[in-house]
Amino acid sequence: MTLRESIIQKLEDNGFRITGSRVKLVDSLIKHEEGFTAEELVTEVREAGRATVYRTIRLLVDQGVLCKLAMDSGAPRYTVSGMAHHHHIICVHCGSVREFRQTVIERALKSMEDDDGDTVVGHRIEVFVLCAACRAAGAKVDSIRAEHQHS
Amino acid sequence: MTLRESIIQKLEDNGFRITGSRVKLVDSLIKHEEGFTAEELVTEVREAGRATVYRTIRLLVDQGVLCKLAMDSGAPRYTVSGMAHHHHIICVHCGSVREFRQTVIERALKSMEDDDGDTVVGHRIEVFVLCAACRAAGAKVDSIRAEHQHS
DNA sequence: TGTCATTTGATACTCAGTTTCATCAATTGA
DNA sequence: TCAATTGATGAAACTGAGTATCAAATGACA
Repeated sequence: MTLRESIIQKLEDNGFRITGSRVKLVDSLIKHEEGFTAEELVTEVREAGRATVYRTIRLLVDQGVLCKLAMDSGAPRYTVSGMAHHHHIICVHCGSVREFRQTVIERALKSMEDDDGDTVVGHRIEVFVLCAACRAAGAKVDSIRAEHQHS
Repeated sequence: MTLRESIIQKLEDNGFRITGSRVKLVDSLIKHEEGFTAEELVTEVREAGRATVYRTIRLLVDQGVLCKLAMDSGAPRYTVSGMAHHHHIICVHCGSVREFRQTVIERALKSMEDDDGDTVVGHRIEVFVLCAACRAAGAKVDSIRAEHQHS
C-alpha cells in the first residue's frame, strides 16, 4: 500500500468522505518531502478553496497523518509523519524539515518524570541545522547562529 | 543587582534609552514568573501603547532578556531567561512555563553533529506536563494526552 | 536648558487562519 | 433508482496577532 493509499484509507476508515478536493490535497502534500506551509498548498491546489485547504490540513493533523511544526516566526510547517514518535531537524535557512529519532534522549527525558510533582505528558525536540544543500549554495552559519539562541 | 536593575542596565549599556514605558513594561514582565503573552502585557500596562509593547518585547528578545516560545496554537509566550542555555517545561493546561537544563540530553544532541552533512546550529527541547497546581485543581491527564502527539 | 536622535502611540495595514452560510455532493434507505 | 439526509465545499466576511507609518513627545547629553 502506498503512502497515498494509506492516508486515503485512514480517512475512509474513520468515516470521512473521500472527495475530489481531499484527494488532490493528499496528492500534493505527499510530494513535499521536506514539509510545506498551508499557504503553499493554497497556491498549489487551485481546485480547493482556502477554507478547504485549512480544514483538510487540520483534519490530517487530527488523524495523525500530518505533523504541525510551530516555527519561531512565520507560519507553521507541516510534514507527513512517517514514524509514530519522532522529532525534527529544521534547516534555519530554507525551512526544510526532516524527522529523526534518538533513543538516548528519549530515555533521558523519561527519567525526568515526576521530578517535582508535574506529570510529564510529552515532549518535543527540534534540532536546527544549516542543511547540506543550503551550505553548498553559499549560506553561511555565522549570520544565522546570532539570531538563533538555541545554540 | 536585582533582575529589574540588570535588565535596565543591559538596555542602557547597549545604547537604548530608559523610558517610562520601558521601565513600566520591565516592572510588569518580571512579575510573571511563569511566562506571559504579548497581549497580557498590552492589557496590563495601559501606560504603553500596543506598538510599544510589541516593540519592547522584540527588543528584549533580541537582547537575550526574554525567551520567545512558539506554542502549538495561540500566541507565543515569553519568559525572562535566567540561564543562558536552557529548555522549557510547559503546562499543557495553564500554559505556565519553567526552565530546565539536562546535560545528558545536551551531550546526546552534540553527538549528532555532522551525521549527514548538515551543520547543527542549535536545538530546542520542550517538555509538556500537567503541572502540580493544575492536577490539584482537578485537571485530568487523559483528555490532554489525546491531543498532544508529543508523547 | 536647548538640541536632536530616539521613542512613542494612534491608526491603518498585513498576514494567517476561522466562521458563516448558501450550495453542492456522497451516502443512506425506501 | 431516486429522494432525503448529512457531510463537504468555497466565496466572502471576519478575527487576532503583529507590523508599518509618521507626526508628536521625550530622554540623553552638551
